[in-house]
Formats: sequence, C-alpha cells, structure tokens
Amino acid sequence: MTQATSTNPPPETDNTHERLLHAAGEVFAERGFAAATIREICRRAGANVAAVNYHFRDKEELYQQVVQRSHGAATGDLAATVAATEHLPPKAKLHAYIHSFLTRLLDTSRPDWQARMMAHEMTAPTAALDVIVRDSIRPQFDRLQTIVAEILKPDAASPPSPDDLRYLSACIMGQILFWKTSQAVICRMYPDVVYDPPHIARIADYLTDFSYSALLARHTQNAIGGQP
Amino acid sequence: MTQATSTNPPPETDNTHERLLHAAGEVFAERGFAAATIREICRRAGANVAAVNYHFRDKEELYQQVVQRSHGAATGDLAATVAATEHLPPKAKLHAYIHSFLTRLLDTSRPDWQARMMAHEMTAPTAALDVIVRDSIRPQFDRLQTIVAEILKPDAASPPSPDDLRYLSACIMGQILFWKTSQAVICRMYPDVVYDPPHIARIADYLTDFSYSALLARHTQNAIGGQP
DNA sequence: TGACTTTTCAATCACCTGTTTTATACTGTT
DNA sequence: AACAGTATAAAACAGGTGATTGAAAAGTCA
Repeated sequence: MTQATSTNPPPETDNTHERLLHAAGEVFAERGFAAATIREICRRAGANVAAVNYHFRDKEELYQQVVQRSHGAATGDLAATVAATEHLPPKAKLHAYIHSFLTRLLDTSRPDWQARMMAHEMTAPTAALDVIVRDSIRPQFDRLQTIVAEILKPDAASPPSPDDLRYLSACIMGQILFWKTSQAVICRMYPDVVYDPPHIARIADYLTDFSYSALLARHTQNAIGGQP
Repeated sequence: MTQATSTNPPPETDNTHERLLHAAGEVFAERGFAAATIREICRRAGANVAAVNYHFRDKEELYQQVVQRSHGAATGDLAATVAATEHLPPKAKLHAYIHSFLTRLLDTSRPDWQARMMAHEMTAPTAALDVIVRDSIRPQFDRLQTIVAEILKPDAASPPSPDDLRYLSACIMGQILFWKTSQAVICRMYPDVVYDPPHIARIADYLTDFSYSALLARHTQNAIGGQP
C-alpha cells in the first residue's frame, strides 16, 4: 500500500476535469458534502483552487456530477447479474442477489464512493438522492421484489399483495444493508469480524437461509397451521 | 404547532447550561457534528456565542455530553421493557421488543436525537460512538439475542452456537434499523408511507411474523428435512 | 505566423467558523 | 463595605470557507 487515500487506479491523466471528479469522489465519500472542502479536492487532483469553479459551476454542481457518475457502474452490475442468474431456481437467484449485493457493499477492495456517499445522503439528503433512487435503488429493489414474488409463486391459493411484496422485500433488504450501515458498530462490538470474501459469503448464506425460510413459511403456515 | 424546530417541551429554564444541551441536541441531530455551528446552538438556546466555550470547554466537549445524556433515557426504556415483558411467551416477547424499538426509532412525536445522531456517528464515528455502543447498543443487542435463544430453546437437538445467535439476531436487527436508516429513500420510493403509530404497529407485525417464521424453520427443517 | 479560445494560476474577496478577550453585572461571604 | 466567585454580554481574533478576478499560459486552427 503505497498510497493511502486513493481507492482506485490513480488517474494520471492530464485531464483536469477527470482528475477533479475522481478526487471529489474520494473526499465527498470521506467527509460528506458539507465537511468536504474544495481546497482538499483540488490538492488531491493536483489542480488550482479555482479549477472546480471553472470546470463545474460550483461545489454543488461538482457533487451532483460525482454522484451521478458513481452510479453508472452499479446499474450495469444489476443488469449483468439479472441476465446471469435468470435460469437459476428461485432460491439460488435470491442467494446470488444477496451475495452480489453484499459484495458490492462490503468488499473493501472496491471503491466505495457510492455506499459512503449514500450514507451521507441518507442523513442529509440533497437533490442528488432523487437521482440515486430513480436510477439505482428502485431498479435494485424491484429486482428483489421480482425474486420474492417468484419464490411465493407456488402458493396460488393466497397470492401476495403488492404490499406484502414490498414489506417482505424490505425485510430482506434491511438484513443486507445492516452490514454496511451498522459497520462502525459491528466492528466495535465484534472486533474479530472482517469483511473478506469468505466471510461475506458466509453472511450471504445466513441471510439467504433466514429469508428463504421465512418466505416458505407463508406456504406451510397457510397449509398446515400455526405452531405453539 | 407554534414551534417548528423544537421536538420536546421547550426548556424555559433560566439555566443556560441546560438550554445549551437541549439546543445542541437538536442542532447536532439535524446537521451532524461538522455542519452544526455554535452560533445556531446559542441562538436557539437564547444565549451568547461565548456561552458554549464557557459552560463547556469547546464544541467537542459539548457534543460528547449531549451524546452521553441522550442515552440515559434509552437505557432506562430497555430495562422497563424487559421487566414488563418477562412473563410473556417468546413470540410475544419478540413482538414487544420489535415494536418498542421501532416506536423509539420512528415515532416522530418523540425526540429523536439518539437515532439521528447515531446515524451521523455511523458515517463519521467520533469518540462518542464507543460510549454509545457500550451503554446502549450492546445491551439492546444482548436483549435481542436472549429472546432469540429462548425461541430456539425447544430445539435441544441442535442448540444454536454463539455465532448462530449473533447472525440470527443481526438479521432481525437489520430489518428493524432498515426503516430508520433508509427512511429518506423509503419516503421517496413510497410517498404514501407515513410513520404513525398504526403503521409502525403494522411494520412490527410484519417483522415479527417474518423473523419468527425463519427461527421456527430451524426446528422443522432439522426435524422434517428441506423443501424443494 | 497570428488571432482566437480554452485552460491554469496566484491573489483576493466577502463571509463564516470556533475561540478568546474584555467588560459588566450578579451573587454570597467576611 | 470590600472582596471573590460565577455568569452573561459585546467585540474582536485568527483561521478557513467558497467564490471571483484578471492575467498569464497552453492549445487550436486559419
């Protein structure tokens, strides 16, 4: 590790516009919009302080563009995953979804602008959040609802209402996001927890079993009856 | 609603120290530590700008004290809930835990310093987070693990390992926190969602059924065998 | 070449930040 | 009455903020 702050191949391009976007992604992710300073962004980008106000109108505009850019990749990921898992049985589809999501969320070897900036957006939403929801979160959540609907499909007797689908999917989504949103707490409560691929896989297995069982129970419960 | 910003009985005490703590709680919750300004805190408290640096050493010290104070209440809530539900059957205990937690998290008529400040701590941890984890989060999570263990108890054949308890409890905790941590997104995706007591109760019902089914499935699965 | 546009840079602006200083009241004690 | 301790207030401080300026530099194309 020769470079501490950079998460990605450092762009040695002579394109200042590009270097600014990259540096801004890092700084905004680390500090949030308010605490990030134009001066630090320009310093990391090796540009003059005035560069941001020249290439982008102001700090706000730069932020918007960084957010939008960091989402193109995620959306592409979703499309690829959907295509690659369409032939799998429902439970495998759910597992693939969870594992892929968790990896994108937790894998420390990836640039995590999106996740960290979204965390900031969550506590202090800006106009960028509307774009994120439309282009990234909603498609992601819709995909999950599709998988849940497919798992519940055999139960033709009592098909899930749209509300059911939403709430059940929310239960699963919550379990996934938990490992990211509560990361700071988890690390303090259980210092032995590390987010390497094997452990991420283990979490994915737990979540899949837990959620799939809960979904299946909707059938057996209706068919057999409750339990003490 | 004559006062828009205040979430609690406005402290008209002549105790400046107290009024500062109250105002600081509001502002830190709204803006986070970095974006909050001493001037706004003092303005809301009706005090001079120098008051913070006189009564507390500096902004940091004020923040620490606000965090620590806002946690006494939460800890008390937990003890009361535990005592009040100790006689209930396991599923009811789980439901009470979830519903109480959700209410404290989402009910907008309550002061929500704790939840909002924790959200800020999550994205930008300070020394205060260690205190929060020790005094509030860990007891809360331990209580959940106790309930989960009780639900799994009948299954003497394959008792849950400590790891199992942790992961299963994490699944439930994630579902609960989701409704708070993703609040900004949920409101944008489903504008009809409102966090009034009836809806909170409905969410609690969903979560309880979902999680209880998943926990029960650990028995039946072991006893009967998997399903297609 | 020379005129033109695009990009970079240092200097500067007005503003806001947390903090300190100084001065002025208001206690309670001796 | 004189004193010490506490609390509040206004003003000022040093530093950092985003944004602007005008000129120099680099690039572009005739």
